[in-house]
Amino acid sequence: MRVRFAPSPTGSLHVGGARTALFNWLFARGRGGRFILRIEDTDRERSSPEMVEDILGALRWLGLDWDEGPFLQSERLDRYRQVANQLLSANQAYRCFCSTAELTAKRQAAAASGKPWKYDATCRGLSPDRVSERQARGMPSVVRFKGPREGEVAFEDRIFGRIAHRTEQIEDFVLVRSDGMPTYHLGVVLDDLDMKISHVMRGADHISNTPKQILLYRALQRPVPEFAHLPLILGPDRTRLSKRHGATAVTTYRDQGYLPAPFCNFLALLGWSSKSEAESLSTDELIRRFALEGVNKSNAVFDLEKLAWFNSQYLRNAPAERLFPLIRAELEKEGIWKEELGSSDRAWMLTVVDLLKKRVRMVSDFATQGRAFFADDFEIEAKARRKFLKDKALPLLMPDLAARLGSLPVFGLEETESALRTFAAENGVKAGLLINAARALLTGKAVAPGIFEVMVALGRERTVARLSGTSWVENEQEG
RNA sequence: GGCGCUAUGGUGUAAUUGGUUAACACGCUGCCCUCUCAAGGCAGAGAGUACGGGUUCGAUCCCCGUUAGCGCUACCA
Repeated sequence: MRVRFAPSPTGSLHVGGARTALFNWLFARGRGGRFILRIEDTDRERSSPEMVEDILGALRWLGLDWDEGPFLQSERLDRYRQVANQLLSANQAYRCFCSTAELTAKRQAAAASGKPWKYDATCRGLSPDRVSERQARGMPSVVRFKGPREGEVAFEDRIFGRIAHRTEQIEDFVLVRSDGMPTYHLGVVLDDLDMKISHVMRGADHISNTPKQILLYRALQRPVPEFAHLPLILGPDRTRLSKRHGATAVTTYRDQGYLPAPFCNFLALLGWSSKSEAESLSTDELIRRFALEGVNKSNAVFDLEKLAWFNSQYLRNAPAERLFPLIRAELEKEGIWKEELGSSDRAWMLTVVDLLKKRVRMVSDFATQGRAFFADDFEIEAKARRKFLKDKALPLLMPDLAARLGSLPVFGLEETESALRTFAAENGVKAGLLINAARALLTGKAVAPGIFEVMVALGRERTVARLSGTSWVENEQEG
Protein backbone atom coordinates (compact mmCIF):
# COMPACT_ATOMS: atom_id res chain seq x y z
CA MET A 1 0.00 0.00 0.00
CA ARG A 2 1.48 3.31 -1.08
CA VAL A 3 -0.05 6.72 -0.61
CA ARG A 4 1.19 10.22 -1.21
CA PHE A 5 0.69 13.83 -0.35
CA ALA A 6 1.28 16.13 -3.29
CA PRO A 7 0.95 19.81 -2.44
CA SER A 8 1.79 22.55 -4.85
CA PRO A 9 4.10 25.18 -3.39
CA THR A 10 1.99 28.14 -4.38
CA GLY A 11 1.29 29.03 -0.79
CA SER A 12 2.11 27.75 2.65
CA LEU A 13 0.56 24.56 3.93
CA HIS A 14 -3.00 25.34 4.90
CA VAL A 15 -5.24 23.39 7.21
CA GLY A 16 -7.03 21.63 4.37
CA GLY A 17 -3.76 20.37 2.98
CA ALA A 18 -2.61 19.39 6.43
CA ARG A 19 -5.75 17.33 6.90
CA THR A 20 -5.18 15.58 3.57
CA ALA A 21 -1.58 14.87 4.50
CA LEU A 22 -2.65 13.61 7.91
CA PHE A 23 -5.22 11.19 6.50
CA ASN A 24 -2.72 9.78 4.06
CA TRP A 25 -0.14 9.45 6.78
CA LEU A 26 -2.54 7.81 9.23
CA PHE A 27 -3.64 5.42 6.54
CA ALA A 28 -0.08 4.43 5.69
CA ARG A 29 1.11 4.18 9.29
CA GLY A 30 -1.88 2.14 10.31
CA ARG A 31 -1.35 -0.58 7.77
CA GLY A 32 2.32 -0.74 7.06
CA GLY A 33 2.16 1.36 3.93
CA ARG A 34 4.54 3.91 2.52
CA PHE A 35 3.88 7.63 2.64
CA ILE A 36 5.40 9.51 -0.27
CA LEU A 37 5.85 13.26 -0.50
CA ARG A 38 5.76 14.96 -3.84
CA ILE A 39 5.88 18.63 -4.70
CA GLU A 40 3.77 19.67 -7.67
CA ASP A 41 5.65 22.69 -8.82
CA THR A 42 4.89 22.75 -12.51
CA ASP A 43 3.33 26.18 -12.33
CA ARG A 44 6.46 28.26 -12.69
CA GLU A 45 4.71 31.53 -12.05
CA ARG A 46 3.19 30.69 -8.72
CA SER A 47 5.52 28.13 -7.20
CA SER A 48 8.45 29.10 -5.04
CA PRO A 49 11.24 27.30 -3.17
CA GLU A 50 10.36 29.25 -0.02
CA MET A 51 6.93 27.70 -0.05
CA VAL A 52 8.45 24.25 -0.46
CA GLU A 53 10.44 24.91 2.70
CA ASP A 54 7.36 26.18 4.49
CA ILE A 55 5.43 23.06 3.58
CA LEU A 56 8.19 20.71 4.64
CA GLY A 57 8.58 22.60 7.89
CA ALA A 58 4.89 22.43 8.61
CA LEU A 59 4.78 18.70 7.91
CA ARG A 60 7.73 18.11 10.18
CA TRP A 61 6.10 20.13 12.91
CA LEU A 62 2.94 18.08 12.57
CA GLY A 63 5.06 14.97 12.89
CA LEU A 64 4.01 13.63 9.49
CA ASP A 65 7.22 12.02 8.38
CA TRP A 66 7.49 10.72 4.86
CA ASP A 67 9.18 7.57 3.64
CA GLU A 68 10.13 8.73 0.17
CA GLY A 69 10.73 12.09 -1.42
CA PRO A 70 10.20 14.92 -1.53
CA PHE A 71 10.11 14.44 -5.29
CA LEU A 72 9.86 17.59 -7.33
CA GLN A 73 7.87 17.50 -10.51
CA SER A 74 10.14 20.16 -11.92
CA GLU A 75 12.89 17.53 -11.89
CA ARG A 76 10.88 15.05 -13.89
CA LEU A 77 10.22 17.20 -16.93
CA ASP A 78 11.92 14.83 -19.35
CA ARG A 79 9.67 12.04 -18.26
CA TYR A 80 6.50 14.04 -18.91
CA ARG A 81 7.71 15.12 -22.33
CA GLN A 82 8.63 11.60 -23.23
CA VAL A 83 5.15 10.34 -22.43
CA ALA A 84 3.54 13.32 -24.13
CA ASN A 85 5.45 12.45 -27.28
CA GLN A 86 4.45 8.86 -26.93
CA LEU A 87 0.81 9.90 -26.71
CA LEU A 88 1.29 12.20 -29.68
CA SER A 89 2.71 9.50 -31.90
CA ALA A 90 0.05 7.05 -30.79
CA ASN A 91 -2.53 9.59 -31.95
CA GLN A 92 -3.91 9.86 -28.44
CA ALA A 93 -2.96 13.49 -28.20
CA TYR A 94 -2.56 16.33 -30.64
CA ARG A 95 -0.94 19.69 -30.99
CA CYS A 96 -3.20 22.68 -30.62
CA PHE A 97 -2.26 26.09 -31.96
CA CYS A 98 -5.22 28.03 -30.67
CA SER A 99 -4.02 31.12 -28.87
CA THR A 100 -5.09 32.04 -25.39
CA ALA A 101 -6.74 35.14 -26.85
CA GLU A 102 -8.83 33.11 -29.26
CA LEU A 103 -9.81 30.69 -26.59
CA THR A 104 -10.87 33.28 -24.06
CA ALA A 105 -12.83 35.15 -26.75
CA LYS A 106 -14.77 32.02 -27.57
CA ARG A 107 -15.27 31.24 -23.95
CA GLN A 108 -16.60 34.68 -23.19
CA ALA A 109 -18.89 34.64 -26.18
CA ALA A 110 -20.32 31.35 -25.00
CA ALA A 111 -20.75 32.69 -21.50
CA ALA A 112 -22.46 35.82 -22.81
CA SER A 113 -25.03 33.82 -24.68
CA GLY A 114 -25.47 31.46 -21.75
CA LYS A 115 -24.12 28.48 -23.66
CA PRO A 116 -21.98 25.84 -22.02
CA TRP A 117 -18.40 25.85 -23.22
CA LYS A 118 -15.68 23.39 -23.64
CA TYR A 119 -12.75 23.45 -26.00
CA ASP A 120 -14.22 23.06 -29.49
CA ALA A 121 -11.43 20.79 -30.73
CA THR A 122 -10.48 23.10 -33.56
CA CYS A 123 -7.04 21.55 -33.87
CA ARG A 124 -8.07 17.98 -33.25
CA GLY A 125 -8.31 17.16 -36.92
CA LEU A 126 -5.25 19.04 -38.12
CA SER A 127 -3.26 17.10 -40.69
CA PRO A 128 0.36 16.19 -39.91
CA ASP A 129 1.43 18.49 -42.73
CA ARG A 130 -0.37 21.49 -41.29
CA VAL A 131 1.09 20.73 -37.90
CA SER A 132 4.66 20.53 -39.08
CA GLU A 133 4.17 23.58 -41.28
CA ARG A 134 2.96 25.63 -38.32
CA GLN A 135 5.71 24.35 -36.11
CA ALA A 136 8.23 25.24 -38.77
CA ARG A 137 6.84 28.77 -38.71
CA GLY A 138 7.48 28.82 -34.98
CA MET A 139 3.86 28.95 -33.91
CA PRO A 140 3.48 28.13 -30.23
CA SER A 141 1.38 25.12 -29.41
CA VAL A 142 0.14 23.01 -26.54
CA VAL A 143 -0.44 19.28 -26.44
CA ARG A 144 -4.02 18.27 -25.84
CA PHE A 145 -5.39 14.92 -24.86
CA LYS A 146 -7.49 13.33 -27.58
CA GLY A 147 -10.39 12.12 -25.55
CA PRO A 148 -12.99 9.58 -26.61
CA ARG A 149 -16.13 11.10 -28.09
CA GLU A 150 -18.60 8.77 -26.52
CA GLY A 151 -19.00 6.38 -23.66
CA GLU A 152 -18.73 6.77 -19.95
CA VAL A 153 -16.01 7.07 -17.35
CA ALA A 154 -16.93 5.83 -13.95
CA PHE A 155 -15.02 4.98 -10.84
CA GLU A 156 -15.78 3.68 -7.43
CA ASP A 157 -14.67 6.30 -4.96
CA ARG A 158 -13.81 4.79 -1.59
CA ILE A 159 -15.67 7.57 0.13
CA PHE A 160 -18.21 8.94 -2.31
CA GLY A 161 -19.11 5.72 -4.01
CA ARG A 162 -19.71 5.41 -7.73
CA ILE A 163 -19.14 8.56 -9.72
CA ALA A 164 -19.88 8.62 -13.41
CA HIS A 165 -19.37 11.13 -16.19
CA ARG A 166 -20.19 10.92 -19.86
CA THR A 167 -17.01 11.31 -21.84
CA GLU A 168 -18.48 13.80 -24.31
CA GLN A 169 -18.71 16.35 -21.55
CA ILE A 170 -14.99 16.10 -20.92
CA GLU A 171 -13.02 18.45 -23.11
CA ASP A 172 -9.71 17.76 -24.77
CA PHE A 173 -7.67 19.08 -21.87
CA VAL A 174 -4.13 20.34 -22.10
CA LEU A 175 -1.30 17.97 -21.21
CA VAL A 176 1.69 20.13 -22.04
CA ARG A 177 1.72 23.91 -22.00
CA SER A 178 3.28 26.00 -24.71
CA ASP A 179 6.31 26.56 -22.48
CA GLY A 180 6.83 22.81 -22.37
CA MET A 181 5.70 22.36 -18.79
CA PRO A 182 3.24 19.58 -18.07
CA THR A 183 -0.13 20.40 -16.61
CA TYR A 184 -1.45 19.01 -13.39
CA HIS A 185 -3.30 16.17 -15.08
CA LEU A 186 -0.31 14.79 -16.91
CA GLY A 187 1.89 15.27 -13.86
CA VAL A 188 -0.30 13.51 -11.34
CA VAL A 189 -1.13 10.46 -13.32
CA LEU A 190 2.38 9.89 -14.47
CA ASP A 191 3.79 10.41 -11.02
CA ASP A 192 1.18 8.28 -9.32
CA LEU A 193 1.95 5.61 -11.86
CA ASP A 194 5.72 5.84 -11.61
CA MET A 195 5.62 6.07 -7.85
CA LYS A 196 3.30 3.08 -7.73
CA ILE A 197 0.67 4.85 -5.71
CA SER A 198 -2.07 2.43 -4.73
CA HIS A 199 -4.49 4.89 -3.11
CA VAL A 200 -4.98 8.43 -4.23
CA MET A 201 -6.40 10.28 -1.26
CA ARG A 202 -6.99 13.98 -1.88
CA GLY A 203 -9.47 16.80 -1.50
CA ALA A 204 -12.94 16.51 -2.95
CA ASP A 205 -12.18 19.46 -5.19
CA HIS A 206 -10.44 16.91 -7.39
CA ILE A 207 -13.42 14.69 -7.76
CA SER A 208 -14.44 16.29 -11.05
CA ASN A 209 -10.89 15.97 -12.32
CA THR A 210 -10.72 12.28 -11.75
CA PRO A 211 -12.55 11.20 -14.91
CA LYS A 212 -10.02 13.11 -17.02
CA GLN A 213 -7.22 11.34 -15.27
CA ILE A 214 -8.87 7.98 -15.67
CA LEU A 215 -9.04 8.62 -19.40
CA LEU A 216 -5.31 9.17 -19.31
CA TYR A 217 -4.73 5.94 -17.43
CA ARG A 218 -6.73 4.19 -20.11
CA ALA A 219 -4.77 5.78 -22.92
CA LEU A 220 -1.58 4.65 -21.27
CA GLN A 221 -3.11 1.22 -20.74
CA ARG A 222 -2.30 1.23 -17.11
CA PRO A 223 -4.42 0.17 -14.14
CA VAL A 224 -6.20 2.86 -12.18
CA PRO A 225 -5.41 3.32 -8.49
CA GLU A 226 -8.03 3.48 -5.75
CA PHE A 227 -9.49 6.93 -5.24
CA ALA A 228 -10.63 8.36 -1.94
CA HIS A 229 -11.80 11.95 -1.98
CA LEU A 230 -11.96 13.87 1.24
CA PRO A 231 -14.68 16.41 2.04
CA LEU A 232 -13.49 19.99 2.15
CA ILE A 233 -12.89 22.18 5.17
CA LEU A 234 -14.93 25.37 5.23
CA GLY A 235 -14.89 28.61 7.19
CA PRO A 236 -17.64 29.55 9.63
CA ASP A 237 -19.60 31.10 6.77
CA ARG A 238 -19.55 27.78 4.98
CA THR A 239 -17.41 28.97 2.13
CA ARG A 240 -14.08 27.43 1.40
CA LEU A 241 -11.53 28.26 4.06
CA SER A 242 -9.36 31.19 3.02
CA LYS A 243 -7.33 34.05 4.45
CA ARG A 244 -10.57 35.90 4.90
CA HIS A 245 -11.36 33.55 7.74
CA GLY A 246 -8.20 34.36 9.63
CA ALA A 247 -5.38 31.92 10.04
CA THR A 248 -5.29 29.16 7.46
CA ALA A 249 -1.56 28.39 7.40
CA VAL A 250 -0.57 25.67 9.80
CA THR A 251 2.60 27.53 10.72
CA THR A 252 0.54 30.31 12.24
CA TYR A 253 -1.05 27.80 14.57
CA ARG A 254 2.38 26.56 15.47
CA ASP A 255 3.50 30.12 16.15
CA GLN A 256 0.44 30.84 18.24
CA GLY A 257 1.32 28.07 20.65
CA TYR A 258 -0.79 25.18 19.47
CA LEU A 259 0.75 21.76 19.73
CA PRO A 260 0.97 19.29 16.87
CA ALA A 261 -0.69 16.36 18.63
CA PRO A 262 -3.96 18.09 19.53
CA PHE A 263 -3.88 19.93 16.23
CA CYS A 264 -3.78 16.59 14.40
CA ASN A 265 -6.40 15.21 16.74
CA PHE A 266 -8.71 18.07 15.87
CA LEU A 267 -7.98 17.82 12.15
CA ALA A 268 -8.56 14.09 12.14
CA LEU A 269 -12.05 14.58 13.48
CA LEU A 270 -12.91 16.96 10.70
CA GLY A 271 -14.54 14.67 8.21
CA TRP A 272 -13.71 11.49 10.01
CA SER A 273 -15.12 9.77 13.06
CA SER A 274 -13.49 7.17 15.24
CA LYS A 275 -16.97 6.04 16.22
CA SER A 276 -15.85 6.09 19.82
CA GLU A 277 -17.18 8.27 22.58
CA ALA A 278 -13.82 9.71 23.47
CA GLU A 279 -12.58 12.39 21.13
CA SER A 280 -9.31 13.30 22.73
CA LEU A 281 -7.07 10.73 21.09
CA SER A 282 -3.36 10.33 20.96
CA THR A 283 -1.63 10.09 17.63
CA ASP A 284 -1.09 6.38 18.19
CA GLU A 285 -4.77 5.88 18.78
CA LEU A 286 -5.56 7.85 15.65
CA ILE A 287 -3.28 5.58 13.68
CA ARG A 288 -4.84 2.50 15.16
CA ARG A 289 -8.39 3.60 14.52
CA PHE A 290 -8.19 5.42 11.23
CA ALA A 291 -10.14 3.82 8.41
CA LEU A 292 -11.62 5.06 5.17
CA GLU A 293 -14.99 3.75 6.27
CA GLY A 294 -15.22 6.40 8.95
CA VAL A 295 -14.71 9.28 6.54
CA ASN A 296 -17.90 11.11 5.70
CA LYS A 297 -18.96 12.99 2.61
CA SER A 298 -20.10 16.39 3.73
CA ASN A 299 -17.85 19.39 4.11
CA ALA A 300 -16.87 20.42 7.61
CA VAL A 301 -16.61 23.83 9.25
CA PHE A 302 -13.35 24.65 10.97
CA ASP A 303 -14.16 25.47 14.59
CA LEU A 304 -11.42 27.33 16.40
CA GLU A 305 -13.05 26.91 19.80
CA LYS A 306 -12.87 23.18 19.56
CA LEU A 307 -9.28 23.27 18.42
CA ALA A 308 -8.46 25.36 21.49
CA TRP A 309 -10.20 22.80 23.66
CA PHE A 310 -8.15 19.94 22.23
CA ASN A 311 -5.04 21.96 22.84
CA SER A 312 -5.89 22.69 26.46
CA GLN A 313 -6.77 19.05 27.04
CA TYR A 314 -3.41 17.99 25.77
CA LEU A 315 -1.57 20.59 27.81
CA ARG A 316 -3.38 19.66 30.99
CA ASN A 317 -2.55 16.00 30.61
CA ALA A 318 0.99 16.27 29.34
CA PRO A 319 3.85 15.63 31.78
CA ALA A 320 5.71 18.85 32.59
CA GLU A 321 8.84 17.18 31.34
CA ARG A 322 7.47 16.93 27.82
CA LEU A 323 6.31 20.52 27.83
CA PHE A 324 9.60 21.80 29.09
CA PRO A 325 11.42 22.42 25.80
CA LEU A 326 8.37 24.09 24.28
CA ILE A 327 7.97 26.39 27.23
CA ARG A 328 11.63 27.16 27.21
CA ALA A 329 11.26 28.36 23.64
CA GLU A 330 8.39 30.60 24.67
CA LEU A 331 10.32 32.05 27.56
CA GLU A 332 13.23 32.74 25.24
CA LYS A 333 10.88 34.47 22.88
CA GLU A 334 9.73 36.68 25.75
CA GLY A 335 13.30 37.29 26.80
CA ILE A 336 12.82 35.85 30.28
CA TRP A 337 14.60 32.54 29.95
CA LYS A 338 17.39 31.99 32.45
CA GLU A 339 19.93 29.20 32.27
CA GLU A 340 19.26 28.10 35.88
CA LEU A 341 15.78 27.08 34.83
CA GLY A 342 17.36 24.34 32.82
CA SER A 343 19.82 23.27 35.51
CA SER A 344 19.67 24.12 39.20
CA ASP A 345 16.07 25.33 39.06
CA ARG A 346 14.83 22.71 36.68
CA ALA A 347 12.84 20.76 39.27
CA TRP A 348 11.28 23.97 40.50
CA MET A 349 10.39 24.93 36.96
CA LEU A 350 8.62 21.62 36.44
CA THR A 351 6.44 22.14 39.49
CA VAL A 352 5.49 25.58 38.23
CA VAL A 353 4.62 24.07 34.88
CA ASP A 354 2.39 21.53 36.61
CA LEU A 355 0.74 24.39 38.42
CA LEU A 356 0.11 26.45 35.33
CA LYS A 357 -0.73 23.80 32.78
CA LYS A 358 -4.20 23.21 34.16
CA ARG A 359 -5.51 26.59 33.15
CA VAL A 360 -3.60 27.29 29.99
CA ARG A 361 -4.81 27.02 26.40
CA MET A 362 -1.62 27.56 24.45
CA VAL A 363 2.03 27.02 25.12
CA SER A 364 2.58 30.73 24.81
CA ASP A 365 0.36 31.28 27.85
CA PHE A 366 3.14 29.94 30.06
CA ALA A 367 5.25 32.93 29.18
CA THR A 368 2.45 35.49 29.23
CA GLN A 369 0.02 34.32 31.90
CA GLY A 370 2.85 32.84 33.90
CA ARG A 371 5.41 35.56 33.42
CA ALA A 372 5.51 36.53 37.10
CA PHE A 373 6.77 33.08 38.01
CA PHE A 374 9.81 33.35 35.81
CA ALA A 375 10.59 37.04 35.97
CA ASP A 376 10.41 39.80 38.53
CA ASP A 377 9.54 42.51 36.07
CA PHE A 378 5.89 42.23 35.23
CA GLU A 379 2.96 44.54 34.95
CA ILE A 380 -0.12 44.28 37.10
CA GLU A 381 -2.82 44.10 34.51
CA ALA A 382 -5.61 46.66 34.60
CA LYS A 383 -8.25 44.05 35.21
CA ALA A 384 -6.47 42.74 38.29
CA ARG A 385 -6.11 46.25 39.70
CA ARG A 386 -9.73 47.00 39.09
CA LYS A 387 -11.01 43.79 40.59
CA PHE A 388 -8.65 43.24 43.47
CA LEU A 389 -6.71 46.33 44.50
CA LYS A 390 -9.43 48.92 44.94
CA ASP A 391 -10.06 48.49 48.65
CA LYS A 392 -8.71 51.40 50.68
CA ALA A 393 -7.60 49.18 53.53
CA LEU A 394 -5.20 47.22 51.35
CA PRO A 395 -2.19 49.59 51.40
CA LEU A 396 -2.09 49.26 55.17
CA LEU A 397 -2.83 45.57 55.40
CA MET A 398 -0.57 44.09 52.77
CA PRO A 399 2.80 45.03 54.26
CA ASP A 400 1.68 43.63 57.60
CA LEU A 401 0.56 40.46 55.95
CA ALA A 402 3.91 40.25 54.24
CA ALA A 403 5.65 40.59 57.57
CA ARG A 404 3.47 37.89 59.07
CA LEU A 405 4.26 35.52 56.25
CA GLY A 406 7.90 36.41 56.47
CA SER A 407 8.11 35.34 60.04
CA LEU A 408 6.58 31.94 59.47
CA PRO A 409 8.83 29.12 60.69
CA VAL A 410 7.76 26.94 57.79
CA PHE A 411 6.63 28.38 54.47
CA GLY A 412 4.24 25.69 53.25
CA LEU A 413 0.75 25.40 51.86
CA GLU A 414 -0.99 24.95 55.19
CA GLU A 415 1.18 27.40 57.08
CA THR A 416 0.66 30.25 54.65
CA GLU A 417 -3.05 29.61 54.46
CA SER A 418 -3.67 29.57 58.19
CA ALA A 419 -1.42 32.60 58.67
CA LEU A 420 -3.38 34.56 56.10
CA ARG A 421 -6.74 33.49 57.47
CA THR A 422 -5.94 34.36 61.06
CA PHE A 423 -4.47 37.64 59.91
CA ALA A 424 -7.72 38.39 58.11
CA ALA A 425 -9.78 37.50 61.17
CA GLU A 426 -7.64 39.66 63.43
CA ASN A 427 -8.14 42.61 61.15
CA GLY A 428 -11.81 42.04 60.58
CA VAL A 429 -11.58 41.58 56.81
CA LYS A 430 -12.56 38.69 54.61
CA ALA A 431 -9.79 36.34 53.64
CA GLY A 432 -10.87 36.69 50.04
CA LEU A 433 -9.94 40.35 50.03
CA LEU A 434 -6.36 39.55 50.98
CA ILE A 435 -6.17 36.52 48.78
CA ASN A 436 -7.23 38.37 45.69
CA ALA A 437 -5.03 41.34 46.43
CA ALA A 438 -2.16 38.93 46.88
CA ARG A 439 -3.04 37.36 43.57
CA ALA A 440 -2.73 40.69 41.81
CA LEU A 441 0.49 41.57 43.56
CA LEU A 442 2.14 38.20 43.19
CA THR A 443 1.15 37.28 39.66
CA GLY A 444 0.02 40.54 38.11
CA LYS A 445 -3.05 38.72 36.88
CA ALA A 446 -6.68 38.50 37.79
CA VAL A 447 -6.54 34.82 36.95
CA ALA A 448 -3.98 32.50 38.46
CA PRO A 449 -3.60 29.20 40.32
CA GLY A 450 -4.58 28.82 43.98
CA ILE A 451 -2.89 31.58 45.91
CA PHE A 452 -1.07 29.44 48.48
CA GLU A 453 0.33 27.27 45.76
CA VAL A 454 1.50 30.44 44.12
CA MET A 455 3.15 31.61 47.33
CA VAL A 456 4.92 28.34 47.88
CA ALA A 457 6.02 28.22 44.27
CA LEU A 458 7.40 31.73 44.41
CA GLY A 459 9.04 31.08 47.74
CA ARG A 460 9.04 33.15 50.87
CA GLU A 461 11.46 35.78 49.72
CA ARG A 462 9.72 36.78 46.53
CA THR A 463 6.30 36.52 48.12
CA VAL A 464 7.22 38.84 50.94
CA ALA A 465 8.95 41.30 48.64
CA ARG A 466 6.01 41.55 46.29
CA LEU A 467 3.43 41.84 49.04
CA SER A 468 5.28 44.48 50.96
CA GLY A 469 6.19 46.58 47.97
CA THR A 470 4.16 49.77 47.78
CA SER A 471 4.72 50.99 44.27
CA TRP A 472 1.25 49.92 43.28
CA VAL A 473 -0.44 52.10 45.91
CA GLU A 474 0.08 55.46 44.29
CA ASN A 475 -1.25 54.22 41.03
CA GLU A 476 -4.38 53.09 42.76
CA GLN A 477 -4.95 56.39 44.47
CA GLU A 478 -4.65 58.23 41.20
CA GLY A 479 -7.18 55.98 39.61
C1' G B 1 -25.29 28.52 -17.67
C1' G B 2 -23.39 23.08 -17.93
C1' C B 3 -21.68 18.85 -15.18
C1' G B 4 -20.78 16.58 -10.45
C1' C B 5 -21.21 16.10 -5.16
C1' U B 6 -23.48 17.03 -0.43
C1' A B 7 -27.52 18.04 3.21
C1' U B 8 -28.76 15.30 11.39
C1' G B 9 -28.99 21.05 17.25
C1' G B 10 -24.65 27.08 16.58
C1' U B 11 -20.07 23.62 15.30
C1' G B 12 -17.80 18.49 14.64
C1' U B 13 -19.88 13.83 14.49
C1' A B 14 -23.17 9.00 16.18
C1' A B 15 -27.46 6.26 15.51
C1' U B 16 -27.29 -2.52 15.59
C1' U B 17 -26.72 -0.70 7.19
C1' G B 18 -35.75 0.53 8.05
C1' G B 19 -37.94 -0.12 14.47
C1' U B 20 -33.83 4.53 19.91
C1' U B 21 -37.38 9.38 24.49
C1' A B 22 -32.34 10.99 17.76
C1' A B 23 -26.62 9.92 21.14
C1' C B 24 -21.58 12.02 22.16
C1' A B 25 -18.01 16.12 22.04
C1' C B 26 -17.15 21.55 21.57
C1' G B 27 -19.82 25.90 22.57
C1' C B 28 -23.96 28.06 25.51
C1' U B 29 -27.20 28.80 30.36
C1' G B 30 -27.88 27.96 35.65
C1' C B 31 -26.37 25.77 40.26
C1' C B 32 -22.58 23.43 43.51
C1' C B 33 -17.41 23.81 44.93
C1' U B 34 -14.55 28.22 45.88
C1' C B 35 -9.47 32.87 46.90
C1' U B 36 -9.77 34.47 40.86
C1' C B 37 -10.02 31.64 36.47
C1' A B 38 -10.17 27.02 34.80
C1' A B 39 -11.05 22.02 35.99
C1' G B 40 -14.67 18.90 38.30
C1' G B 41 -19.87 17.66 39.84
C1' C B 42 -25.07 18.49 38.91
C1' A B 43 -29.05 20.43 36.04
C1' G B 44 -30.62 22.55 31.43
C1' A B 45 -31.64 25.00 26.66
C1' G B 46 -30.88 23.72 21.68
C1' A B 47 -32.25 19.30 15.89
C1' G B 48 -37.55 15.62 15.03
C1' U B 49 -32.93 14.62 10.77
C1' A B 50 -33.09 21.13 4.38
C1' C B 51 -38.20 21.12 1.98
C1' G B 52 -42.01 18.25 -0.69
C1' G B 53 -43.52 13.73 -2.41
C1' G B 54 -43.29 8.53 -2.59
C1' U B 55 -41.98 2.92 -1.14
C1' U B 56 -43.16 0.47 3.61
C1' C B 57 -46.84 -1.86 9.14
C1' G B 58 -42.78 1.58 10.13
C1' A B 59 -38.21 5.90 7.58
C1' U B 60 -32.35 10.00 9.74
C1' C B 61 -31.49 5.49 6.87
C1' C B 62 -34.33 3.42 0.26
C1' C B 63 -36.42 6.20 -4.44
C1' C B 64 -37.93 10.88 -7.03
C1' G B 65 -38.33 16.15 -7.25
C1' U B 66 -37.25 21.03 -5.25
C1' U B 67 -34.05 24.25 -2.68
C1' A B 68 -29.45 25.56 -0.74
C1' G B 69 -24.26 24.99 -0.29
C1' C B 70 -19.83 23.35 -2.26
C1' G B 71 -16.68 21.63 -6.29
C1' C B 72 -15.18 21.42 -11.48
C1' U B 73 -16.07 24.12 -15.84
C1' A B 74 -7.71 27.54 -17.13
C1' C B 75 -1.69 26.67 -21.16
C1' C B 76 -3.88 26.61 -11.52
C1' A B 77 -3.35 22.68 -8.92
